[in-house]
Formats: sequence, C-alpha cells, structure tokens
Amino acid sequence: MHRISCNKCQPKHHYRRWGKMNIAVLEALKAVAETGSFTRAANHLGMSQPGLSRQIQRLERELGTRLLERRGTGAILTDAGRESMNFAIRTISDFDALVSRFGPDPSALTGVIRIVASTTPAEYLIPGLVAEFTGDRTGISVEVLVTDSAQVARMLGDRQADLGLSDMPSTSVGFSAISVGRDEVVLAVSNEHRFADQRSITIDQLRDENIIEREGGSGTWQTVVQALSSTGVELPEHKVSMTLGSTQAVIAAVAQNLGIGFVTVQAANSRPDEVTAVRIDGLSLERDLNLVFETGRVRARHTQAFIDFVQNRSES
Amino acid sequence: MHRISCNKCQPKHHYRRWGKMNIAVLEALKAVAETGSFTRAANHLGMSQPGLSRQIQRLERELGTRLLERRGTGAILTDAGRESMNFAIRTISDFDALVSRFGPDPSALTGVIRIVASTTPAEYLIPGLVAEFTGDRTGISVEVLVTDSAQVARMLGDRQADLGLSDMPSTSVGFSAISVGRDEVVLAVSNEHRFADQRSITIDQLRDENIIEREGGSGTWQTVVQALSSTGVELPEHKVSMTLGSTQAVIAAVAQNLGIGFVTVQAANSRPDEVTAVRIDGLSLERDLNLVFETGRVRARHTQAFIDFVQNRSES
DNA sequence: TAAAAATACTCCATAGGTATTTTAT
DNA sequence: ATAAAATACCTATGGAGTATTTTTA
Repeated sequence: MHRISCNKCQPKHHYRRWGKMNIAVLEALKAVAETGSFTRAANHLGMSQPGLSRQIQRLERELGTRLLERRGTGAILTDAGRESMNFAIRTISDFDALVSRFGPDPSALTGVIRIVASTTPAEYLIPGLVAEFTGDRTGISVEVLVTDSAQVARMLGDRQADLGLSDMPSTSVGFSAISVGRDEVVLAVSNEHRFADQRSITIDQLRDENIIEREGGSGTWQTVVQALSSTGVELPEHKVSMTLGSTQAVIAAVAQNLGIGFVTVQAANSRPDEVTAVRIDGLSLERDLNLVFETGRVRARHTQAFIDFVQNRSES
Repeated sequence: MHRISCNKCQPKHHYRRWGKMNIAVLEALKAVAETGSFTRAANHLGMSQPGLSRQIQRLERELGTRLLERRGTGAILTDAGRESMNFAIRTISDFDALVSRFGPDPSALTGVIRIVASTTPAEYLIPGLVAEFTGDRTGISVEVLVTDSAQVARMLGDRQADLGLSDMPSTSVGFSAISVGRDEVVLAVSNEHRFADQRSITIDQLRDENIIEREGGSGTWQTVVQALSSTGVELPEHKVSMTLGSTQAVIAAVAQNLGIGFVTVQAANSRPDEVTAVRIDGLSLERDLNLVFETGRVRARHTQAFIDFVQNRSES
C-alpha cells in the first residue's frame, strides 16, 4: 500500500499544542483566586475580561481539568485549582527570584522580602533588624507574616515567604539557619505582686496563682511546658484565669494585677513602672532564634543581601 | 498645555513584554544543557535550530542575562544558566506532576517514578517492592537512582527524584515517611572462619581481625561506628585489609576467607554455603528504612499510587 | 576552514481586544 | 432581573520554518 504525501498538504509550521503555560497565565489564575472574580481579576491585571477568561481556559485545557468553579457571583477554586495555585505561587516566586537575581540592572537592589516569623521575633527582633538593614538601602521593603513556629517551614516550602525567623533548629534537612539572638520567657508580675521583690521564685510558688495565658498557637506557653517536662517536674495546680489574644494584652492584665503570666523578657520589661520580670529557679526558658531559609532555593538578590547582612552582623 | 491623542495612533492590542517563559522554553534550555549543543537539542526536540536558538534568546532577554556560553563546538551553561536549570527542572517536574494528576485521562496510570535510594534498599528492598507494585499495573516504570543517605533529601528537593528510600527519619520537617522495613548490619564471615559456629561474638573478639570495608559513602560502616559511639564502646584495634566498591565484592572476598566484613543481613545470607552472618553482643545495628517524600509537593498520579501501595502494605 | 549559532525573511497561529450572547443566582 | 462568564469575530504580534550569514575554535 502506497501513501502519497503532498508536502503542500503538510503544515509548514508545527505549533506545539502543550507547553503554553507561562507566568502570565499563572498570574491570571492567582488574580482570579484572590479577587474571586474574572472581571475584578481582569481589572486588577489591566486586561479585558474575555482575554483573562481565555487564559484560564487555556490552562484548564492544558491541565485537562477545571480549575475554577464559575458561579453567578464570581468564581472559586476547585480542588485541582487549589493544587494548581500552590504550583503557581511557587513558580511565580521562583521565577521572580531568578529575574531579580540576574535581572537587567544588577545594581538595583529593590523588591519585597517576605519574612515569616513567630510572634516574639516579629514583635521584638524584626523591627530593629529591618531598620538597621534598610537604613542605607532604598527600594527594599520587608513584609512580615506571623504564624506559629510549626508553620514556618511550610510557609517557606510553599513560597509564601522568603525567609523565616523562629526557633526552628538549624539541623532541619534542606534548611539553613543563622542565629540572630536568643529569646527568654519570664514570668511577668505586677509591681504590686508579692513576687515583684524577688529575682526568682520556685516552681512550687506558682501553686494557686492566677495565670494569664496567651491563646493557642503561641510558642511561649509551649516553651514553658516543654522545659518543665524535660526537667521532669510537673507544673503545680494553678488557675488559668484568662486567655488573651496578644502579649500586650497579657502585659496589660498583669499590670492591673489581675494575675501573672509567662511572656518574653522584652515584653515584661516594656513597662518597668508597672511590671517586673521574675525567673523560675532551675528552669531554662531560653531558646535560640534563627533566620532560616531553604538551602537549595534560588534567592532574589535583595533576599540574599538580607541574609548576608544578618550573617555579617552575627559574626561581628 | 493640551495633549491631543488620536485613538488610531494608540495600539489596540497591548501584548505583555514579559511572562513569556513557558514549559517549552524551559525544556529547550534543558535539552541544550544536556546535549551541549543547540543543533543536537533542536533535533532532540524535533524542531529547527533557529527556532530553538530564539527560544533561548527569549529566555535570556527575559531573565536579563546570558544562560549559555556559545563556543565553536557547542554551548555550555553559565553560572546563571545552572541556577536557571534548577528552576527549569523543578518547574517541569512539578508541572508534569500536575498534568499527570489531573490530566485528560484519569484512568490512565502511566509514567516514570524516580526513586532515589541508598545502596542497601536499592539492592535488596526495591526490586521486590517494585515487582509487587507493577505486577498488575502496566505502563508504570520505576527508575532507581543510588546515592548515599545524606543526598536523598537534596535529590528530592531538587526534583531529581520523586520518592526516596533510606534511613532518613520521619521527623524531618517538610517530609513524610512510611516505614517499609528494617535493615540490619551483621558481620559476614566465611563458613571456614572460627566465628562461623557462633551466633554472636563480643566486640573484643574483633581485635586483630582482618576487616574488609565498603568504600566511602556507604552507610553500612557509619551505622557500625555510630552504634559503637552511642554505646560508648570503642572499636578495638583491627586491621582493614581491603576497601572494596560493592557489597557483593565484600561478600566474595569474605567467601574466600580473606577477612570478615560488615554488610547488610540480606547480603550475608545470599551465599549460605560459603558465608555466615554473625551478630555482635550488645550492639543494635538495626535501622528503619522509610519511603520518604516531600509533604507539600504535588505528586503525579502514579507516584501517589505507589505511596498508597506502600502505605497499605505496611498497614496490613 | 568547518561546524555551530545568529540573522533575514516569510507566514500563519494565536493571544488579545470589542461587541454580544449565554448562564447562573 | 442582573451581574458575570463565555463566545464570535477581528486584528496584529510574534513564534517557527527555510535560507543565509556570521562567528568561533
């Protein structure tokens, strides 16, 4: 059997039907997911609604699944859409880092550094660090996200942040860490309180005290519990009278002598006229605070600059 | 001052000058890096050399730097090129996983699973596991890469493999682990050897024995050294008579009674007529072998199938 | 000088814009 | 009924092919 082929009939240009996904399309997905609407996303991106609509359709065709569920009022991500968003965020972030790293103007050191931190470093360590860093550098801004320590690694892995600042150990595989300081948890008491005259108290003295807690995810309370369990001593019977949402709220309550609470030493010392820091005998409540980042990842030039800055600072 | 604007003069279509990077371009970069030549890469991809040349130029323009150094004989990656390659490999791998996960034909379970393993699981555990898995599944193939345990996490992070099989602990942040078995290091001795009649010997009996080692990166020897150091006992004076490249070579040497050597129990039992496994009193040389994978990463459907298979297997 | 990459030139596929229809609440 | 997304239609950008020139070892 012969097959007669006419070269005129064969297409001269072979356009590949896949591999069309690009950064613009990923940003389209991101915009729709964030605004919850094709129309708003299109405005946000400065393009027409039909254009954006087709960008999403292309991506959906290529992935072979629907990414956004269209409703009369807008659009929300499907399961596949959520997974694709993770990919989109990672890819956009990595690509931006690459562009910033090698970009057209190597002298320009501009951009946003996203730092994810647990509460204590976010409140007491980062402000000074950032001020010192941005002092002579214009064009670099820092965005601070607050989570509990356990989430820091995940946030970095998902590219929701560039750097982390927490007590995450430097041994974590795939991550590097630079020590930026130590954090100490102390017992904050009102100056009116009978503990106020003492440098330190014993664990037993906590019995029947009114304790004011920080809520949920906070590492402060966990630090206390862990330190106790590692020394084998149990926290004596005590009363939790309040659970408050922020360290400053705890301090405020302590200042009014409504109870005593565990907070970081900086917070306890922030109102010396009203609040005193008291330590617990034989209990080490210090922990290292590290600047952590993924070892293998491409870092934007300004992110690397911040790492270098912290590195030099910790060496001197 | 008036500005007269003529809407005919304003461009109707605004094409974005960036965001053009796509998977095809990344595959072009990868192909050139791997073949070391634009021409060969173009053939490999089934496209013309000028077309590929321009794809690379586009990417270089977008990143603002040269990625490939052109020589008369071909092309090699610049430093920026190498970093971009890491991004390319990650992105291609993640995108493929996404397509495979949600792709057009959800029933098709095909593709390659890249498993990175240290020597022992690669030789003794994976073959059976893979045979059992692929038994009733057609279209899934498994590629096994061998490294030392320390590199497993890096290989996974860099997307050079989808799954790892090593003694990496399940506590590593960002990774999940499923136990697939245990590995035990024993002392292999010739049946002619005076230890052969004993179930176990003491550490002191090793004094002045001829020991045959596996070379360098092997975890076997490290397991012995670590187990010893954790019990506080020192390895007595001994003679390393040979350092060989593979476990089988060690076994072969042991079989000829040229010395005794530490190997995995499976290897020691592989020639029961010639070699006997002997244990060391009071020394636990067992370690868990885990299937490890990055927790947050999108996994191809067939990769997930393998994880589910191992999970079910370890539960039953 | 010989192989390899870049450029010139052409073509048409396709991204995107405007106008309109369809859909979902 | 109304707002939002999809479709129709059109335009021109730019990606890819062929032929050729330039570059580099």
